[in-house]
Amino acid sequence: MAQDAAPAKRSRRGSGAVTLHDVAKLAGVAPITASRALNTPTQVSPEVLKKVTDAVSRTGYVPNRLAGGLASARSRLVAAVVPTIAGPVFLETVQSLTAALAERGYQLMLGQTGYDMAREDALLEAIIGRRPDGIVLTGILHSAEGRRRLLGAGIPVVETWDLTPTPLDMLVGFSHADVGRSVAEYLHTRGRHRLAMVAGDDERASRRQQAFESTAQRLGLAPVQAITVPAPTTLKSGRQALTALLQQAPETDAVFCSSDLLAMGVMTEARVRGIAVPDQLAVLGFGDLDFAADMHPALSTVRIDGTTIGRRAAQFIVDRAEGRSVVERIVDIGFSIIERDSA
Amino acid sequence: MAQDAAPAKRSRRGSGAVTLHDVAKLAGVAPITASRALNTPTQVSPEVLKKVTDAVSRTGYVPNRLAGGLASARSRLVAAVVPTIAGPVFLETVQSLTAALAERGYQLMLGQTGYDMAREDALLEAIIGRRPDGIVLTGILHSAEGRRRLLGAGIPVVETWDLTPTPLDMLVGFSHADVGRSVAEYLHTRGRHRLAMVAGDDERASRRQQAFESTAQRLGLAPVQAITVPAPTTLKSGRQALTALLQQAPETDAVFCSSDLLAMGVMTEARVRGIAVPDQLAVLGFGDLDFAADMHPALSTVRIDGTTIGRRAAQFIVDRAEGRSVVERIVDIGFSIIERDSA
DNA sequence: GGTTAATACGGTAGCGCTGTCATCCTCCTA
DNA sequence: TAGGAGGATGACAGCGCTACCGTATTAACC
Repeated sequence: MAQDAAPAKRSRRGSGAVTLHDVAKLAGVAPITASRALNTPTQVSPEVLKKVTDAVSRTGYVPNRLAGGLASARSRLVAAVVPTIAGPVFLETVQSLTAALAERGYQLMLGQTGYDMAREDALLEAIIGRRPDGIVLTGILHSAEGRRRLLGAGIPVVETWDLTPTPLDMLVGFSHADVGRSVAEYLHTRGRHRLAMVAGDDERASRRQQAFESTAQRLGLAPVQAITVPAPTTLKSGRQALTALLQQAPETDAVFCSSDLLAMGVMTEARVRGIAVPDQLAVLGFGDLDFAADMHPALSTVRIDGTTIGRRAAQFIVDRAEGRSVVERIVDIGFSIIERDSA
Repeated sequence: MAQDAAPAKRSRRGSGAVTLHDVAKLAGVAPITASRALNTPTQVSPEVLKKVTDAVSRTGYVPNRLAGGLASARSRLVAAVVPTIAGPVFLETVQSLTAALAERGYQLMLGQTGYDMAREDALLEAIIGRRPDGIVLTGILHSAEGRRRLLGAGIPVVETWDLTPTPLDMLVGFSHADVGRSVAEYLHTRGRHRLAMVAGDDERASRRQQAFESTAQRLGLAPVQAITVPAPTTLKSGRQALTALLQQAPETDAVFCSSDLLAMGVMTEARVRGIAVPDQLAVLGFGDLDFAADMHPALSTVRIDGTTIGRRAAQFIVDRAEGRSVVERIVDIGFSIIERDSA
């Protein structure tokens, strides 16, 4: 048996898709050279570059980033974890995060914890298994075990929408306590004395609430009336909250709501009941959602720049992934009280 | 030099993370057996299964899905493409899609085209490069080139939020023309004769509009007054639209809006102008967003079950990825007109 | 002319996992 | 007891890419 026929390799799997080898063969260079032409074009001669790019467009080659990620330990995937995407709060952040990452060649994976601690660990496992180059947390990571795993996996983490002196790793946020304080002062300077707060039952909202209450006390105002509603907040719970509030403290002359949607609910209920906003009741929202400016009366609210949060978070992660060390790991983007007609 | 020291392999890279080999070694089995214990536990003996799971929990092993995906040509990644996540329309769909996929071990990648055709191709390239097991399109894929690439890559595609007789691959949606027709009939049976439509300038909304107009004509009503506003639609553009509409056709007695937000804007403007809803003007929205039921007056609207869309899309893709062939590739989930107080 | 350095390109060996096939055991049947 | 069926396990060879190192060629300098 001397023939020793051609091995006819390429036996097993192989999606049949064009690979870098095909491109290299067509261009008449080694695969590694084709790789360089695509990833670090400055390292190859202009002629080679042209031959390779021609071959790419002739074949319709799309690099397999799974393989690239495996080989280089850089997946160019970034995970974002939100409680739920249905509440509009983090939308702006996710939106700008996605866009900023896409610009730099990274792709976003979305994970929702659904306010359910049990799911958190499963979600983290799913995320870590994909070896993302970074994780952006919006909302709190409850489980200590989860935090340990994240850090253990050595994945850069950016916490957002909050400010703590001891972040897991990096942080882009603002102080909820400052918000509560500033709003109380704002209402006080506008002559309001009987404040109330309607807040969703999440940790951050309660931090705003605490500062709001203690500031009101410090300013010598009546004790703050507090109504707690389940998260995620809705227009409906805003209406119900005002109803409850009026029973509990009919004299209230200002309400700080933990979301614009809640504020809209309060304003709706006030209108139905013939309560004039802002004359009888000042209403202040939180979030400055798209619709706030155009309500009637226009909603005064606390503006958080979610776009900046997303952009800075992307920056942090890309910097880390590309080996630039991040020195200032905490960014306070602040907030502003937008004065319109409702308060 | 006879020593010939131990090769001291394990030289190059290696993230240092625990691998399947480490787990297998600890469990005293071959790597492939450990792989089976984790992926197809029924194929191994109970003793081996226990040894492996013990080793996993002792080491904190998290499988590298990039490697798994490369080897098996199944990434367990699904891409969703939306125009923008900031508009609340597709949120419910994305939300349920993410959840349904997570349950089955798949992860969602999010891509936004941003109503920008140029970005579409770059986005598709980024997506295809990750070799997802499926792509869910919400919103239209404009570029023919893009469609060709998708199909060429052999990736299952689910189009959603629309119904065409010639889908790219699979489809979960409803008929926009039917919506337009039904709404016109609905308003007609309620005694409205001078209809108007306020629509965002996207393709689907205009399909609703065309059917709305032709049905009104068929029913012998006055010609439909149309106001077009830029997408994404906002409360503000709803207010502006009503203003324009009243100039153009003050007699109008019903407005069909292409989104609930738009409807809210119309109702806000109507209230400011002292126009009674629904007595003088009926207002109908589209989407049945969370707040619609609790507005005052409660918004009558067209309800689309975005959750079902997401769930069915996930089902389609997982079925395909796991080798079950999908026979009925088109699902019409319909819609319903929710009658409340505004129309 | 010889040494050095920079530049362009290629060979090799994995990254961590799984498909495929081979092997080794039972256990059963004729 | 031979033969076959079936279950459990393992060896091997990649999936498609890139890190690392080596080689060849040219430019630059004393």
